[in-house]
Amino acid sequence: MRDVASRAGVSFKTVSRVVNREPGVSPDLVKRVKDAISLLGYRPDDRARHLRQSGRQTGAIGFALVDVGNQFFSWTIRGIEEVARQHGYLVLAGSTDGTLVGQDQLIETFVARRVDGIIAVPSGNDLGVLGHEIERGTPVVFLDLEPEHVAVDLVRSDHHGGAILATKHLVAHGHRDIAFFGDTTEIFSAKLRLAGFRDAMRDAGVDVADQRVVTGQHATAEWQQIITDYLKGSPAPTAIFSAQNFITVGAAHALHTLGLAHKIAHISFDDIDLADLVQPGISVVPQQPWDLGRQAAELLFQRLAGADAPPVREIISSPVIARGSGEIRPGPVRRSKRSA
Amino acid sequence: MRDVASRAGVSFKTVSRVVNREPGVSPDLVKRVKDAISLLGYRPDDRARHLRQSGRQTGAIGFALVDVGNQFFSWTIRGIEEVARQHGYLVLAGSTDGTLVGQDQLIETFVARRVDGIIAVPSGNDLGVLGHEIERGTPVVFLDLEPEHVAVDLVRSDHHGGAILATKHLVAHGHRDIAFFGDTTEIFSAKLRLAGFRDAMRDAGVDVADQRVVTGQHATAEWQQIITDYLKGSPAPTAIFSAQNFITVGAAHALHTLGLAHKIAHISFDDIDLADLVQPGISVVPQQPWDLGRQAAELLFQRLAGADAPPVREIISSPVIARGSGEIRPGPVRRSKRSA
DNA sequence: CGATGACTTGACAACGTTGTCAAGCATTGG
DNA sequence: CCAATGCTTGACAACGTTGTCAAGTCATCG
Repeated sequence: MRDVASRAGVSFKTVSRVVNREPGVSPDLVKRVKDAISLLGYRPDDRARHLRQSGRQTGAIGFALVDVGNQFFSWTIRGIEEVARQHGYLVLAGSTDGTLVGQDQLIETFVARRVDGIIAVPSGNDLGVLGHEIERGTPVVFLDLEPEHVAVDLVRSDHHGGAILATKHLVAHGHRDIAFFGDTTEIFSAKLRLAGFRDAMRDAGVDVADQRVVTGQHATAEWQQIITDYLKGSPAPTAIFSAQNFITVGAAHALHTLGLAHKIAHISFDDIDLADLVQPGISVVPQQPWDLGRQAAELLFQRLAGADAPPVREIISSPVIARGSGEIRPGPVRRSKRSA
Repeated sequence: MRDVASRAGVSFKTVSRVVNREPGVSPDLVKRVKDAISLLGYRPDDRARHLRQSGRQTGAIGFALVDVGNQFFSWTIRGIEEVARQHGYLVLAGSTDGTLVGQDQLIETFVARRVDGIIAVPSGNDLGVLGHEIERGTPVVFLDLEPEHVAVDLVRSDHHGGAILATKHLVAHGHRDIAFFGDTTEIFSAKLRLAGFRDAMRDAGVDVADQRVVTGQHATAEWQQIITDYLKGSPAPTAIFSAQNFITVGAAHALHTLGLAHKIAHISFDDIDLADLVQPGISVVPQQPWDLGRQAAELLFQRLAGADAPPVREIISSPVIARGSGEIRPGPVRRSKRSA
């Protein structure tokens, strides 16, 4: 800025005025300054600008999600981005891998860069650094997950209820021996979905054997292997519930490779491209990631605008989409098997 | 920081020392300062830190991509994020929608926040603001696309060559009347893929009729409608080439809904989950988004570390994965139809 | 013609942090 | 006992920007 000023033969305050399009600068000087700016390729430094205007907003919000590679979250980002752009905001997004350590690092980074607000997919009840920020009054909106005992705006899918719906759907089609494959229970939504599964099974009067619940954090190909091995082991369940989209893809591959796609029922939490074109179509409890993102961002911007209403809590549930795989009935061999 | 200092009864320089873990502060003071920090919930301000240390690195890189909602790009982000995290860097990612306007806005934001380097999926030959930044010496790596006449590190898929492979694959299976569905040619890769299609058709001695090329920017559901309407119109092509993943999903739905999935051949640029489980499996020329991201980030960090080698140019091509849909032969009715 | 006002421009402080340097103090060695 | 040394601490400037205020210029009006 100094260089621009001396080149144009004015004080750097005048350059500042031109950059910010303040009125009251003579056209002559405006031109000289603009020429100097483009000649030198000068770009204002937002950090210094925000620093000077401490207390004002910085035009950035942070989004702490679990994994950008997961389409559910990337659609969510898109929804947030859209709203943020309307407000002229930049979105900083990062993956926590669903762990508190990852989340703390990311939130620290956001805070250090002084984002105006944070949308977070919290990793659990322990909020870590994020908790301190909420206490300090930073606007925060939780997305997809809901820690206990915290009064903060929230938008999420109904994980527990959705898992119950999915499980009941299988039960209604005659299944009692159902295997559950889910993300590691360190991830909050995974825990809720598993709880929903267990609750629905209890309601159906079935004890869920430990070996019918498989959780962990794996890539799609690994899940395919895990589920293939699992189904080869005896006795196989009559139905499976894959509680996350990566897992669903792995499960579908496993079922098809083993030639069991028409024999073992399959239902999924979260939808996938082409799930309706596979034979049989994969029945799912879908989510609306794009909407979740939009709504979370809208809530955050209301807070940023100073809204002082009590915390909002939007829980979005969706009915089962029946496409075939979830309506397969248990085979004649092991009907109504009860596990120990 | 001032508050912390007065609370702990020291100068703010001492607080700075404690925060940065500089040696030579008595244990007694360290404790007092740390207590004050946690009591007041103080977090250092990276903007001021970086401002003071002007010329040093800010620990952030920018990634300008076309659309986060597209799984290809979200996997790319994941690859970049992974490398960035190893270096302790934050990734700022944003969508340009493939337009120069969107790109310019995003790059301006990155520059204003003084990212140390930029990975960009450029929107075309006109680089806009990004061009100025490259001239100013900001490390930039291009991903997925390659503007002409610019000597910058580059990692991309072989769009042109891949489209040729895909087209030749159809031609080799007897097709001469092929319809092409692609993104708007404002997007650079879309232009290259279309060019590849045209070149391969020319090599095959076929004139491509204008109505056999449909381009535009649409969501999956819209593409399904467009392609459905297109295929209902007469005369239908014997094969279709969908040149992007959203379009492929729309095309697959259109073909299945119309009952043409086993009659009209279909090949795709870019792979999709479950493409192998659909009947027939969708033949594709895949990409390696995660690798593209990783490699681009590696290149960028080499530059950030001061590497001074001539620009690297990594073009990754992949062979056709034949899964069934691309190997359907033209029906007996309209064999070897030549279009006007 | 002088006073008033409007408009343009610049000097300076401040934002929150770190680098530089000097001052204060205790310890050691001659 | 004094000088030299080393360690801890603080004062101050600087990073690039904007807000405040004062100074300068010029035209207008009585």
